[in-house]
Amino acid sequence: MDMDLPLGVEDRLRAALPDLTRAERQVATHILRQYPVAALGSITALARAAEVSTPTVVRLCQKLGYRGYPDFQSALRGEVGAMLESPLVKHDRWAGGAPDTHILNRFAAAVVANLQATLSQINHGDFDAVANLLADPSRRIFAMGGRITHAHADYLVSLMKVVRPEVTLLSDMSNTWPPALLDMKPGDVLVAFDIRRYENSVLQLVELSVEQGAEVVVITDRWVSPAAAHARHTLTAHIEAPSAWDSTVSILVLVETLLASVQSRTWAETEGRMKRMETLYDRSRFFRRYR
Amino acid sequence: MDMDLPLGVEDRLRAALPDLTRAERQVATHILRQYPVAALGSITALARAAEVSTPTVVRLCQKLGYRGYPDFQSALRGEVGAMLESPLVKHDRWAGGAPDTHILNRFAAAVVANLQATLSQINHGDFDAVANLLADPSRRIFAMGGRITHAHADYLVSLMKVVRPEVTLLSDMSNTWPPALLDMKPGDVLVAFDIRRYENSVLQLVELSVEQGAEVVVITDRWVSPAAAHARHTLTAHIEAPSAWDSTVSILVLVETLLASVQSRTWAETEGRMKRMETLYDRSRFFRRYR
DNA sequence: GGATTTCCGAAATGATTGTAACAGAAAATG
DNA sequence: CATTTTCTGTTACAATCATTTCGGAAATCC
Repeated sequence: MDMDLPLGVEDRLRAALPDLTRAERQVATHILRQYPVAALGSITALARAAEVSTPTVVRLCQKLGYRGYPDFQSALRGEVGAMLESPLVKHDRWAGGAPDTHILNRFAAAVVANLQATLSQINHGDFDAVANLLADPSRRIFAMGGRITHAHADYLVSLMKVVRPEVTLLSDMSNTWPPALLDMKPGDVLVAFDIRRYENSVLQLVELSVEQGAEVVVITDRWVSPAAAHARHTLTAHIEAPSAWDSTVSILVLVETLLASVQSRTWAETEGRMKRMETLYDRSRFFRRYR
Repeated sequence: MDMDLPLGVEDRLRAALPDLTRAERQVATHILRQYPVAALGSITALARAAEVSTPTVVRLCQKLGYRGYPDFQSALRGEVGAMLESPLVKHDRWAGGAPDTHILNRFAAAVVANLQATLSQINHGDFDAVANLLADPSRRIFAMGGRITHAHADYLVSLMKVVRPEVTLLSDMSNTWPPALLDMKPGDVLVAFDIRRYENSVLQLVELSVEQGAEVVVITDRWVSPAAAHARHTLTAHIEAPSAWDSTVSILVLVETLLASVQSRTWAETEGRMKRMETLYDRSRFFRRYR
């Protein structure tokens, strides 16, 4: 006898799914298909919608560990309540109407919207192609960003260095370019970040790199940097935010997902490398612990 | 005879509020107070909770333009359903539903979950206090990060410099600290980023800064950096991700929201500063446009 | 203050709900 | 193929629900 009490309704439904009979599964999938609205009404409505009889629904509820339909439903209602209280969905209700939600919530809502817009628009093939480029050990990787996106290039490089060798951050000061460009061979990859207001330095570097035969990936906003004209691949992100600036969160998501993607592509070689890196960090940390 | 058909349940409740009788208003406010869960159950439950009789509830529903309680409730359920269709829940859905989704979607789902978890746990008072610290022109701001979070400190500093003067990025190389620490006066602010694996350098700098009398803000993950022990304020973020390492997206959201918050607090002084900054950038860009 | 109107809940009532019991159908087992 | 087991819907019934009715309480108006 195993009891799995502390689970949510949705989880229980999913978990129980394989052990259910045909009609019961019919109900369960119907609920999941339009969760949770489907199960917010009366048992008869649910049964009719799922095209089974009401006792089937009752039996399902009991199989899930509830005492009956009302019990099941009140559990569900509790969760729905919690969902709706959750900061992101939280409507600007509460006395006095809209403008009193905390900026954290407003900002987060914008971020989520951006993310959704970005993802719905990204071409998976393009994305995978970029990941493949970055995962190719025979290519060197260079990255640069503009005034605002410099930090993202930095982030990409710091973490990518853990996964593979030959990753270089190009400063946005153009006097550091020549040595790097000197090293750039055909087939090498430049990842350039450029969001509005687009910067000339990025455009110039991209042009120079293309002349060297590099593959250029441009990560930009949805109004598209002019540098993208020279790029092999372009990833665009939505960056609107309720503030004087833009939000670069979706760009960070792209970067992190690229990292995850590259890392999973090269796991065989990466694993050892990461382990070694960890130990080295550990030892250097130990070394520095003088205090 | 005025008919206001095309309104939402919540709006109708609010709109009708003044024209209601005592008992009816009692019901309406009770529903609004815990909207919409309060009205998802049976009429008796609602009536008891609002401490009125069931006929009162019925009369209220009819006054709002519904045919009765069931009609009212089904309208409400429709809206709840629409609410729950909002972005993040959908993400949850396609993330949990189909295991073969692209890594972009899986990653984004994790990101949204992190965000939600982070926000539900952040103390608004704390957050605002930090924003106030950063907005105070009489304090100098310093920021530093660890191996991974260095980029976030960089980002914070780059953008904060636009909003206000006296913002400095501390490298994680400890030989650059002494001059900065020399400048640090009591009341100055250090923003330190530290996520697992926590780094000794951050801890050390925090300790030194506290000795100098600085106010320390630590931004860390939910397992909390040891540096937080010395901090005046701590903001924690969720960073789990479906990859070999963590996702710092929620940290970036915190940073950007802090920026937006500070910026709106100091808009009066900031506006001119930002304008000047823009023109300077424009002119320098123009200057560099030699090609 | 008396009369009128408005408001509210107790009681009554019909409708609906959720569950238990049962029986036929389907599948599995020998 | 017979038999058992499992599954599912029909029926029946108690419980609850939503609504109408109605009488009295409270407020309002001459």
